[in-house]
Amino acid sequence: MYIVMMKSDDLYNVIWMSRPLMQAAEALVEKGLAGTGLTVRTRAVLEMVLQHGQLSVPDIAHHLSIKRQYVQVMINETLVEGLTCKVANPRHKSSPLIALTDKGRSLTEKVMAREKSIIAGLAADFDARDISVTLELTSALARKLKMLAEEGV
Amino acid sequence: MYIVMMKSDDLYNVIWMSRPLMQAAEALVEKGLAGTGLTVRTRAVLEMVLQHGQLSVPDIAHHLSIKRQYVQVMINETLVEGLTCKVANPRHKSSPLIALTDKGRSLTEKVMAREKSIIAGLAADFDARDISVTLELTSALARKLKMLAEEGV
DNA sequence: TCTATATTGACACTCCACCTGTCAATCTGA
DNA sequence: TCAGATTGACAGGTGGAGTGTCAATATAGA
Repeated sequence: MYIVMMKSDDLYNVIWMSRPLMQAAEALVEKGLAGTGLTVRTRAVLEMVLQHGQLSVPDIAHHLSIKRQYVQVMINETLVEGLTCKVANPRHKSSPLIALTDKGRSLTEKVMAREKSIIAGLAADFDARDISVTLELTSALARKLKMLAEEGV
Repeated sequence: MYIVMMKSDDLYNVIWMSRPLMQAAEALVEKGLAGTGLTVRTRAVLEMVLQHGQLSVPDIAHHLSIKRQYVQVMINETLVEGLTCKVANPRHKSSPLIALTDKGRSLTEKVMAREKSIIAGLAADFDARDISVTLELTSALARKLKMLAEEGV
């Protein structure tokens, strides 16, 4: 009984810890973006394109779980800035795929390399197994919460 | 070397998992708030007041790491709705403490009891030690990231 | 006790990250 | 071929913040 309560309370705190964790992470990322003209969200879009090579706007929206209209606006900005370019989409003539330009690729890689090195420094402070346990638990938790939120309660 | 890379990648994913986790959690909380007139943030303020008995507006802002002006607006709403009331502050005559009214207390307790029962259900799916490890790791991680973001990089 | 400094409440304004709705163009599949 | 879905583009809205400022009040130091 006592154990069950502690377990539940710990889980409650894990859940509410996600907000300060996210805020701190995004604040740090934002610092690294100073001078690049990117925001945390456009950076997320560029990272997605970097990982997948090329994607349509609706694909990106689906991956990031945000509306295509908003992604469209962000992508249009990166097109104007010459960070991305349109590539013919064999599956849909009027919906081009978005790819990184050389400029966009080098910027994204530079930004991410900086982040990865910071994270490598942080990782040294933790046990590999603990990190693995945390990743699995938070992933499973997010999945379960999402299901509860979407379906009935 | 291989291990170090995996560790770093896992930590990277733990960090970026915090956003979907938070979004799913807040979406679920929001569902439970339907019909109460509360938002996720006013609920957080009321929970804070419930935990501490009574707090000044700047105290609440400090606990939640948001600006006092914004907390003030939320508190003013809860005052209008009769969920909170002003109590004389012995330490500062023109800055009253905020306390829950009976109505506010019962509403907050009702909302939180529902959340706690959902979480108790989820906790059953996880190992107590894993939850504990996750809480400690995410707390420490948030602290480190916050320090890095605030101080120099 | 007086005064400089800090704290607070209140208000106005701005910004960002989204969402919703709509339209015309285009595409796809039965 | 044509109805229904997908897409890009645009307009407008919302909520959760942050910033700046002002006047009122408090507090602490000389």
